[in-house]
Amino acid sequence: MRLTLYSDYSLRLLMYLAIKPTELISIAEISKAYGISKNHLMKITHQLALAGYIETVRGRNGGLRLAKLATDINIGAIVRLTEADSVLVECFHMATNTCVITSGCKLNHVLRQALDDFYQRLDRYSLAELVVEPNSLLNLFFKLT
Amino acid sequence: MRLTLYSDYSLRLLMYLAIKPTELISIAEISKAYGISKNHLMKITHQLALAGYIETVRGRNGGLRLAKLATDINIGAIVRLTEADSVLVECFHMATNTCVITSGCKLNHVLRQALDDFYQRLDRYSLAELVVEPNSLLNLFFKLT
DNA sequence: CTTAAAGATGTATGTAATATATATCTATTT
DNA sequence: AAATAGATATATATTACATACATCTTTAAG
Repeated sequence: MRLTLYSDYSLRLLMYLAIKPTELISIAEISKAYGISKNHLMKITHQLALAGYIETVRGRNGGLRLAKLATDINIGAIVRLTEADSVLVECFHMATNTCVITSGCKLNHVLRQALDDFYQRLDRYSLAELVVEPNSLLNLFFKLT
Repeated sequence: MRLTLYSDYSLRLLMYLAIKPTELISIAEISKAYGISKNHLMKITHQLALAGYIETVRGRNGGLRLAKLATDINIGAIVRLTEADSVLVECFHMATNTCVITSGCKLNHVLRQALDDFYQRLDRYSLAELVVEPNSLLNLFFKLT
Protein backbone atom coordinates (compact mmCIF):
# COMPACT_ATOMS: atom_id res chain seq x y z
CA MET A 1 0.00 0.00 0.00
CA ARG A 2 1.42 3.29 -1.11
CA LEU A 3 0.65 6.97 -0.95
CA THR A 4 2.10 9.14 -3.70
CA LEU A 5 5.06 11.42 -3.04
CA TYR A 6 2.62 14.14 -4.03
CA SER A 7 0.64 13.47 -0.83
CA ASP A 8 3.79 13.17 1.23
CA TYR A 9 5.17 16.47 -0.11
CA SER A 10 1.81 18.19 0.41
CA LEU A 11 1.86 17.32 4.09
CA ARG A 12 5.51 18.32 4.41
CA LEU A 13 4.79 21.68 2.82
CA LEU A 14 1.90 22.34 5.19
CA MET A 15 4.01 21.34 8.19
CA TYR A 16 6.70 23.78 7.11
CA LEU A 17 4.20 26.63 6.78
CA ALA A 18 2.71 25.72 10.16
CA ILE A 19 6.07 26.19 11.85
CA LYS A 20 6.01 29.90 10.98
CA PRO A 21 2.34 30.66 10.37
CA THR A 22 2.74 34.42 10.17
CA GLU A 23 5.53 34.59 7.57
CA LEU A 24 5.43 34.43 3.79
CA ILE A 25 7.61 31.53 2.76
CA SER A 26 8.78 30.86 -0.80
CA ILE A 27 8.48 27.54 -2.58
CA ALA A 28 12.25 27.74 -3.12
CA GLU A 29 12.85 27.81 0.63
CA ILE A 30 10.68 24.74 1.24
CA SER A 31 12.29 22.96 -1.68
CA LYS A 32 15.74 23.57 -0.22
CA ALA A 33 14.77 22.74 3.35
CA TYR A 34 13.56 19.25 2.38
CA GLY A 35 15.80 18.78 -0.64
CA ILE A 36 12.83 18.03 -2.88
CA SER A 37 11.68 19.15 -6.34
CA LYS A 38 10.64 22.79 -6.57
CA ASN A 39 8.46 22.08 -9.61
CA HIS A 40 6.58 19.36 -7.85
CA LEU A 41 5.95 21.69 -4.94
CA MET A 42 4.54 24.28 -7.33
CA LYS A 43 1.80 21.92 -8.45
CA ILE A 44 1.05 21.10 -4.85
CA THR A 45 0.94 24.78 -3.97
CA HIS A 46 -1.57 25.38 -6.70
CA GLN A 47 -3.90 22.60 -5.57
CA LEU A 48 -3.71 23.54 -1.90
CA ALA A 49 -4.42 27.18 -2.76
CA LEU A 50 -7.46 26.23 -4.89
CA ALA A 51 -8.75 24.15 -2.01
CA GLY A 52 -8.37 27.10 0.36
CA TYR A 53 -5.67 25.71 2.61
CA ILE A 54 -2.96 28.23 1.72
CA GLU A 55 -2.66 31.75 0.36
CA THR A 56 -0.14 32.58 -2.33
CA VAL A 57 1.43 35.97 -3.02
CA ARG A 58 3.14 36.56 -6.35
CA GLY A 59 6.01 38.87 -7.09
CA ARG A 60 9.08 39.98 -5.24
CA ASN A 61 8.96 39.05 -1.57
CA GLY A 62 5.99 36.84 -2.32
CA GLY A 63 5.44 33.35 -1.02
CA LEU A 64 2.97 31.13 0.79
CA ARG A 65 1.21 31.10 4.11
CA LEU A 66 -1.56 29.06 5.70
CA ALA A 67 -5.03 30.41 4.90
CA LYS A 68 -6.51 28.85 8.04
CA LEU A 69 -5.42 28.11 11.55
CA ALA A 70 -3.39 24.92 11.76
CA THR A 71 -6.01 23.63 14.18
CA ASP A 72 -8.58 23.91 11.38
CA ILE A 73 -6.60 21.94 8.81
CA ASN A 74 -7.56 18.29 9.03
CA ILE A 75 -5.03 15.65 7.98
CA GLY A 76 -7.67 13.24 6.70
CA ALA A 77 -9.12 15.94 4.48
CA ILE A 78 -5.70 16.75 3.05
CA VAL A 79 -4.90 13.12 2.19
CA ARG A 80 -8.37 12.54 0.73
CA LEU A 81 -7.71 15.56 -1.50
CA THR A 82 -4.22 14.64 -2.61
CA GLU A 83 -5.12 10.96 -3.16
CA ALA A 84 -8.40 11.76 -4.89
CA ASP A 85 -7.38 10.20 -8.21
CA SER A 86 -6.03 6.93 -6.89
CA VAL A 87 -8.07 3.80 -6.30
CA LEU A 88 -7.27 1.09 -3.77
CA VAL A 89 -8.10 -1.73 -6.20
CA GLU A 90 -9.34 -1.73 -9.76
CA CYS A 91 -12.96 -2.48 -8.83
CA PHE A 92 -13.18 0.86 -7.00
CA HIS A 93 -13.34 2.61 -10.39
CA MET A 94 -16.26 1.28 -12.38
CA ALA A 95 -15.22 2.95 -15.65
CA THR A 96 -12.06 0.87 -15.95
CA ASN A 97 -12.89 -2.15 -13.83
CA THR A 98 -12.50 -5.55 -15.52
CA CYS A 99 -13.27 -7.90 -12.63
CA VAL A 100 -16.18 -10.13 -13.58
CA ILE A 101 -17.42 -10.83 -10.07
CA THR A 102 -17.65 -7.24 -8.85
CA SER A 103 -21.44 -7.23 -8.58
CA GLY A 104 -21.46 -10.02 -6.01
CA CYS A 105 -18.04 -9.55 -4.43
CA LYS A 106 -17.83 -9.08 -0.68
CA LEU A 107 -14.12 -8.30 -0.78
CA ASN A 108 -15.00 -4.97 -2.32
CA HIS A 109 -16.99 -3.99 0.77
CA VAL A 110 -14.36 -5.21 3.18
CA LEU A 111 -11.69 -3.12 1.46
CA ARG A 112 -13.93 -0.08 1.53
CA GLN A 113 -14.38 -0.49 5.27
CA ALA A 114 -10.63 -0.80 5.77
CA LEU A 115 -9.97 2.31 3.70
CA ASP A 116 -12.60 4.19 5.69
CA ASP A 117 -10.87 3.18 8.90
CA PHE A 118 -7.59 4.47 7.51
CA TYR A 119 -9.05 7.89 6.73
CA GLN A 120 -11.08 8.07 9.90
CA ARG A 121 -7.89 7.73 11.90
CA LEU A 122 -6.33 10.60 9.95
CA ASP A 123 -9.51 12.61 10.50
CA ARG A 124 -8.70 12.69 14.21
CA TYR A 125 -5.61 14.85 13.67
CA SER A 126 -5.11 18.47 12.71
CA LEU A 127 -2.00 20.05 11.27
CA ALA A 128 -1.44 21.76 14.61
CA GLU A 129 -0.96 18.40 16.31
CA LEU A 130 1.87 17.56 13.92
CA VAL A 131 3.71 20.76 14.81
CA VAL A 132 3.36 20.99 18.55
CA GLU A 133 7.11 21.50 18.88
CA PRO A 134 7.99 23.87 16.03
CA ASN A 135 11.47 24.62 17.34
CA SER A 136 12.56 21.01 17.45
CA LEU A 137 11.44 20.64 13.81
CA LEU A 138 13.31 23.80 12.85
CA ASN A 139 16.46 22.35 14.35
CA LEU A 140 16.14 19.32 12.10
CA PHE A 141 15.91 21.48 8.98
CA PHE A 142 18.97 23.49 9.84
CA LYS A 143 20.97 20.66 11.35
CA LEU A 144 21.63 22.50 14.62
CA THR A 145 21.55 19.34 16.69
CA MET B 1 -3.66 4.94 -1.95
CA ARG B 2 -3.22 1.81 -3.98
CA LEU B 3 -2.81 -1.90 -3.53
CA THR B 4 -0.94 -3.78 -6.24
CA LEU B 5 -2.78 -5.95 -8.75
CA TYR B 6 -0.64 -8.68 -7.25
CA SER B 7 -2.59 -8.39 -3.99
CA ASP B 8 -5.88 -8.10 -5.82
CA TYR B 9 -5.16 -11.22 -7.90
CA SER B 10 -3.99 -13.13 -4.82
CA LEU B 11 -7.33 -12.56 -3.13
CA ARG B 12 -9.23 -13.41 -6.29
CA LEU B 13 -7.33 -16.66 -6.64
CA LEU B 14 -8.07 -17.64 -3.05
CA MET B 15 -11.74 -16.79 -3.48
CA TYR B 16 -11.89 -19.00 -6.55
CA LEU B 17 -10.33 -21.92 -4.71
CA ALA B 18 -12.67 -21.36 -1.77
CA ILE B 19 -15.69 -21.80 -4.01
CA LYS B 20 -14.71 -25.43 -4.67
CA PRO B 21 -12.43 -26.30 -1.74
CA THR B 22 -12.28 -30.02 -2.47
CA GLU B 23 -11.25 -29.86 -6.14
CA LEU B 24 -7.87 -29.38 -7.76
CA ILE B 25 -8.10 -26.31 -9.96
CA SER B 26 -5.52 -25.33 -12.57
CA ILE B 27 -3.96 -21.89 -12.86
CA ALA B 28 -5.21 -21.86 -16.45
CA GLU B 29 -8.81 -22.22 -15.28
CA ILE B 30 -8.51 -19.31 -12.83
CA SER B 31 -6.73 -17.22 -15.45
CA LYS B 32 -9.59 -17.79 -17.89
CA ALA B 33 -12.34 -17.28 -15.33
CA TYR B 34 -11.10 -13.79 -14.44
CA GLY B 35 -9.46 -12.96 -17.78
CA ILE B 36 -6.14 -12.19 -16.10
CA SER B 37 -2.49 -13.10 -16.75
CA LYS B 38 -1.63 -16.75 -16.19
CA ASN B 39 2.04 -15.88 -15.59
CA HIS B 40 1.22 -13.40 -12.90
CA LEU B 41 -0.98 -15.99 -11.22
CA MET B 42 1.92 -18.43 -11.30
CA LYS B 43 4.05 -16.13 -9.17
CA ILE B 44 1.16 -15.62 -6.80
CA THR B 45 0.61 -19.36 -6.58
CA HIS B 46 4.21 -19.87 -5.65
CA GLN B 47 4.16 -17.30 -2.85
CA LEU B 48 0.85 -18.52 -1.43
CA ALA B 49 2.12 -22.11 -1.48
CA LEU B 50 5.36 -21.16 0.31
CA ALA B 51 3.31 -19.38 2.95
CA GLY B 52 1.19 -22.47 3.47
CA TYR B 53 -2.13 -21.16 2.21
CA ILE B 54 -2.46 -23.44 -0.80
CA GLU B 55 -1.22 -26.82 -1.95
CA THR B 56 0.03 -27.32 -5.48
CA VAL B 57 0.08 -30.57 -7.44
CA ARG B 58 2.28 -30.77 -10.50
CA GLY B 59 1.77 -32.86 -13.57
CA ARG B 60 -1.21 -33.96 -15.57
CA ASN B 61 -4.50 -33.38 -13.72
CA GLY B 62 -2.59 -31.30 -11.22
CA GLY B 63 -3.65 -27.95 -9.88
CA LEU B 64 -4.23 -25.98 -6.70
CA ARG B 65 -6.37 -26.30 -3.63
CA LEU B 66 -6.60 -24.54 -0.29
CA ALA B 67 -4.22 -25.98 2.30
CA LYS B 68 -6.40 -24.75 5.19
CA LEU B 69 -10.05 -24.25 5.88
CA ALA B 70 -11.32 -20.97 4.43
CA THR B 71 -12.32 -20.02 7.97
CA ASP B 72 -8.63 -20.21 8.94
CA ILE B 73 -7.37 -17.93 6.16
CA ASN B 74 -7.31 -14.35 7.39
CA ILE B 75 -7.67 -11.55 4.89
CA GLY B 76 -5.43 -9.17 6.83
CA ALA B 77 -2.66 -11.75 6.89
CA ILE B 78 -2.94 -12.27 3.14
CA VAL B 79 -2.71 -8.57 2.33
CA ARG B 80 0.14 -8.03 4.78
CA LEU B 81 1.95 -10.82 2.95
CA THR B 82 1.28 -9.65 -0.60
CA GLU B 83 2.00 -5.99 0.25
CA ALA B 84 5.08 -6.80 2.30
CA ASP B 85 7.48 -4.93 0.01
CA SER B 86 5.54 -1.71 -0.34
CA VAL B 87 5.80 1.25 1.99
CA LEU B 88 3.06 3.78 2.66
CA VAL B 89 5.47 6.74 2.50
CA GLU B 90 9.19 6.97 1.98
CA CYS B 91 10.01 7.45 5.67
CA PHE B 92 8.63 3.96 6.43
CA HIS B 93 11.78 2.48 4.88
CA MET B 94 14.83 3.81 6.67
CA ALA B 95 17.33 2.45 4.14
CA THR B 96 16.05 4.71 1.35
CA ASN B 97 14.43 7.54 3.32
CA THR B 98 15.58 11.05 2.48
CA CYS B 99 13.25 13.13 4.66
CA VAL B 100 15.33 15.29 6.98
CA ILE B 101 12.75 15.65 9.75
CA THR B 102 11.96 11.97 10.22
CA SER B 103 13.45 11.74 13.69
CA GLY B 104 11.07 14.33 15.11
CA CYS B 105 8.12 13.89 12.78
CA LYS B 106 4.71 13.14 14.26
CA LEU B 107 3.12 12.57 10.85
CA ASN B 108 5.05 9.34 10.66
CA HIS B 109 3.29 8.01 13.77
CA VAL B 110 -0.13 9.17 12.63
CA LEU B 111 0.27 7.36 9.32
CA ARG B 112 1.38 4.20 11.10
CA GLN B 113 -1.74 4.29 13.23
CA ALA B 114 -3.92 4.75 10.16
CA LEU B 115 -2.24 1.85 8.38
CA ASP B 116 -2.70 -0.31 11.47
CA ASP B 117 -6.39 0.53 11.48
CA PHE B 118 -6.60 -0.48 7.83
CA TYR B 119 -5.08 -3.89 8.50
CA GLN B 120 -6.95 -4.44 11.72
CA ARG B 121 -10.21 -4.11 9.85
CA LEU B 122 -9.05 -6.72 7.34
CA ASP B 123 -7.97 -8.93 10.25
CA ARG B 124 -11.63 -9.26 11.22
CA TYR B 125 -12.47 -11.22 8.06
CA SER B 126 -11.68 -14.72 6.89
CA LEU B 127 -11.76 -16.04 3.35
CA ALA B 128 -14.90 -17.97 4.25
CA GLU B 129 -16.78 -14.74 4.88
CA LEU B 130 -16.01 -13.58 1.34
CA VAL B 131 -17.47 -16.76 -0.14
CA VAL B 132 -20.63 -17.30 1.87
CA GLU B 133 -22.63 -17.67 -1.35
CA PRO B 134 -20.38 -19.75 -3.61
CA ASN B 135 -23.11 -20.44 -6.16
CA SER B 136 -23.88 -16.79 -6.79
CA LEU B 137 -20.17 -16.19 -7.43
CA LEU B 138 -20.02 -19.17 -9.79
CA ASN B 139 -22.90 -17.70 -11.77
CA LEU B 140 -20.89 -14.52 -12.27
CA PHE B 141 -17.92 -16.42 -13.68
CA PHE B 142 -20.01 -18.35 -16.14
CA LYS B 143 -22.40 -15.58 -17.00
CA LEU B 144 -25.49 -17.64 -16.23
CA THR B 145 -27.42 -14.66 -14.97
C1' DC C 1 8.56 -45.56 -21.45
C1' DT C 2 7.06 -41.86 -24.11
C1' DT C 3 4.12 -38.03 -24.32
C1' DA C 4 1.31 -34.44 -22.64
C1' DA C 5 -0.16 -31.64 -18.95
C1' DA C 6 0.72 -28.79 -15.23
C1' DG C 7 3.44 -26.18 -11.99
C1' DA C 8 8.52 -23.95 -10.98
C1' DT C 9 11.68 -20.62 -12.02
C1' DG C 10 14.50 -17.13 -14.12
C1' DT C 11 14.92 -13.54 -17.44
C1' DA C 12 13.34 -10.10 -20.38
C1' DT C 13 10.18 -6.78 -22.09
C1' DG C 14 6.23 -3.60 -22.00
C1' DT C 15 3.42 -0.15 -19.88
C1' DA C 16 1.66 3.27 -17.14
C1' DA C 17 1.82 6.11 -13.21
C1' DT C 18 4.47 9.26 -11.16
C1' DA C 19 8.05 12.45 -10.61
C1' DT C 20 10.93 15.91 -12.48
C1' DA C 21 12.47 19.36 -15.75
C1' DT C 22 11.88 23.10 -19.10
C1' DA C 23 9.82 27.08 -20.85
C1' DT C 24 6.89 30.86 -20.95
C1' DC C 25 3.58 33.82 -18.76
C1' DT C 26 1.65 36.93 -15.12
C1' DA C 27 1.91 39.63 -11.02
C1' DT C 28 4.24 42.51 -7.65
C1' DT C 29 7.84 45.15 -5.51
C1' DT C 30 11.91 48.02 -5.64
C1' DA D 1 12.56 48.83 -15.97
C1' DA D 2 14.35 44.95 -13.66
C1' DA D 3 14.16 41.31 -10.54
C1' DT D 4 11.57 38.08 -7.97
C1' DA D 5 8.10 34.82 -7.21
C1' DG D 6 4.08 32.16 -8.34
C1' DA D 7 0.96 30.13 -12.58
C1' DT D 8 0.57 27.08 -16.15
C1' DA D 9 1.39 23.96 -19.88
C1' DT D 10 4.24 20.73 -22.06
C1' DA D 11 7.79 17.48 -22.28
C1' DT D 12 10.93 14.08 -20.52
C1' DA D 13 12.70 10.68 -17.18
C1' DT D 14 12.23 7.21 -13.93
C1' DT D 15 10.45 3.51 -11.68
C1' DA D 16 7.34 0.10 -10.15
C1' DC D 17 4.50 -3.01 -11.80
C1' DA D 18 2.57 -6.15 -14.92
C1' DT D 19 3.15 -9.28 -18.53
C1' DA D 20 5.45 -12.37 -21.67
C1' DC D 21 8.77 -15.83 -22.91
C1' DA D 22 11.63 -19.76 -22.35
C1' DT D 23 13.22 -23.68 -20.13
C1' DC D 24 12.99 -27.04 -16.49
C1' DT D 25 10.79 -30.48 -13.38
C1' DT D 26 7.13 -33.43 -11.97
C1' DT D 27 3.29 -36.56 -12.64
C1' DA D 28 -0.29 -39.23 -14.92
C1' DA D 29 -2.13 -41.40 -19.02
C1' DG D 30 -1.75 -44.20 -22.84
